[in-house]
Amino acid sequence: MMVDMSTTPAGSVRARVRAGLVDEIKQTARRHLAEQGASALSLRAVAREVGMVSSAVYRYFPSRDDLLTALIVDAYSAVGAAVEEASARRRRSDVEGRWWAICAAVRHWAVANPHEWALLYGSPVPGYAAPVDTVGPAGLAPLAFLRVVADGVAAGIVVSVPAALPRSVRSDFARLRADAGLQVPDDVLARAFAAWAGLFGSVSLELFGHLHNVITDDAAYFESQMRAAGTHLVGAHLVDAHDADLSAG
Amino acid sequence: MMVDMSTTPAGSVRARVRAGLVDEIKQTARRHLAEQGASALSLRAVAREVGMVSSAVYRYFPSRDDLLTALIVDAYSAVGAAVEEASARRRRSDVEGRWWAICAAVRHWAVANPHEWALLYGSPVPGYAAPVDTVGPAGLAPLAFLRVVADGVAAGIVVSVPAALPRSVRSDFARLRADAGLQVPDDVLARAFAAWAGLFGSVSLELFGHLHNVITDDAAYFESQMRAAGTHLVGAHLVDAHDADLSAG
DNA sequence: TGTACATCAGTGAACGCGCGTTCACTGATGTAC
DNA sequence: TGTACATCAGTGAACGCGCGTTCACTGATGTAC
Repeated sequence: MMVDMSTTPAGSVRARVRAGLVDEIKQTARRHLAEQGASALSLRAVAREVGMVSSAVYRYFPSRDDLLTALIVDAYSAVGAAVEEASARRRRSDVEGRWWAICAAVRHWAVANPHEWALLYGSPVPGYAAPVDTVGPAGLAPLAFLRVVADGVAAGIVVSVPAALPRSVRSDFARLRADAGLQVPDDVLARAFAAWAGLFGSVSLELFGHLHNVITDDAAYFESQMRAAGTHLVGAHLVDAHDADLSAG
Repeated sequence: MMVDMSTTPAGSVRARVRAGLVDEIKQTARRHLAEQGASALSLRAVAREVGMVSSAVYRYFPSRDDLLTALIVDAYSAVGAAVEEASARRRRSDVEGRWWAICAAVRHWAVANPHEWALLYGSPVPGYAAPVDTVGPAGLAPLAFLRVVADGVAAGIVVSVPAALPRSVRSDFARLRADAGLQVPDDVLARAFAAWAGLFGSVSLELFGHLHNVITDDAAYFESQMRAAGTHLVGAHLVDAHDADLSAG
């Protein structure tokens, strides 16, 4: 849509050639992104490498920002797909296993595509306002994760240990539940969000260099952290503490 | 040091005027940063606003990157100071209280200085390599936090519940303990790192817009998340679960 | 206390660069009869 | 099957912009005797 500026009938030769060139431009742009970062992404440089004159790119993308948007949408879709696949490759009831698979998929993608990770989850690109086209794809990965949590709740694996939450947060959670059609109690949602922030934070800390000189074996560190987070997410250990609280109080 | 390019004796009139101008340039640059982001920071624009010709700035900073470095060092120092103050304002033994005070200080600073947060913790600035001058200041905040954890361990408030950790991680932790002079067992360090990643991740998710349309009351959400993280960090509830495991196994 | 000299701050012009975007244009590829 | 016309892809020149950095320079502020 954003990319399809022509009125050429779909499936025609021209349409196919056109789609090919759109892909080639995006691929080149993606490589430039991976080499220099988002704010250094230049239409002229991309055009040069694709082998056309800079103005010709405007036949395919109406502006630099639209090209950026296309890359962002693709990247969100890629993480989303990676997460969905990882989550689907395990038994439905294996919540901790699926959680870890998701973590591994996210980190794997991020390590392989650091600048795209930065594009999605790092500093907002100055002067660029994310258009609506990006919000759908952006939700793919977190939603896939929340579906795992919901499966765990349904199967009785992820346990609810009611915790006090501000009213405003409870109503945010209620809206999310309704919008996404999820059956997940508040306290579990809160733990799920914490887990997600931890995943996101760990990957970003590593990729943005904040673990340098501290952690040498990034992969091992990451796995141990995320496994522990998975245990906490499931929450079985919380029940005992909760019971102890109740019997003590 | 990096900024002091003159051989003027310290304390002289010229030195004071010079220091004043260095400050004015940094302050202006900081405001530009806050309005347009790091990669849009331009020596010429700053010079224009300070009221000098662009080449005159070179009397104070040898290049654009050095100006950026000065801003980064200042920003790290600011977060570090905020964290230290927050942590000092409470009873030494109040580990959860100090943890929450630190979280609040970090978020407060980040919300007040979103572009500086992005500069420190967002995508690395393309083409800019952080010089050694930044690693000291960068460690201030995390170290202040780890000192709180160490206090809690010493006072018996933060409990150790031995957990399996990869050898490489254990030796990374051992080195950190030695370098920073901390008495904190491995499992507690692991929980501390998780808490830190959660804090960092939550603030970044909020500031970079990933909670839009999901969380409306950011402050309340943040507090509830960080309080829960504090409980987990202290780890008292883990003891029961651990004991239960042992008696069951 | 006054003078000669050295240091420093700031100027203004220039270099060379790359950028996004517009525009009128030439050919080539398709479509309709 | 062939021709006339419309659509599209790609060209090349140009506009106006801002950037970092260098350089030779003019004055002003300090310092040493």
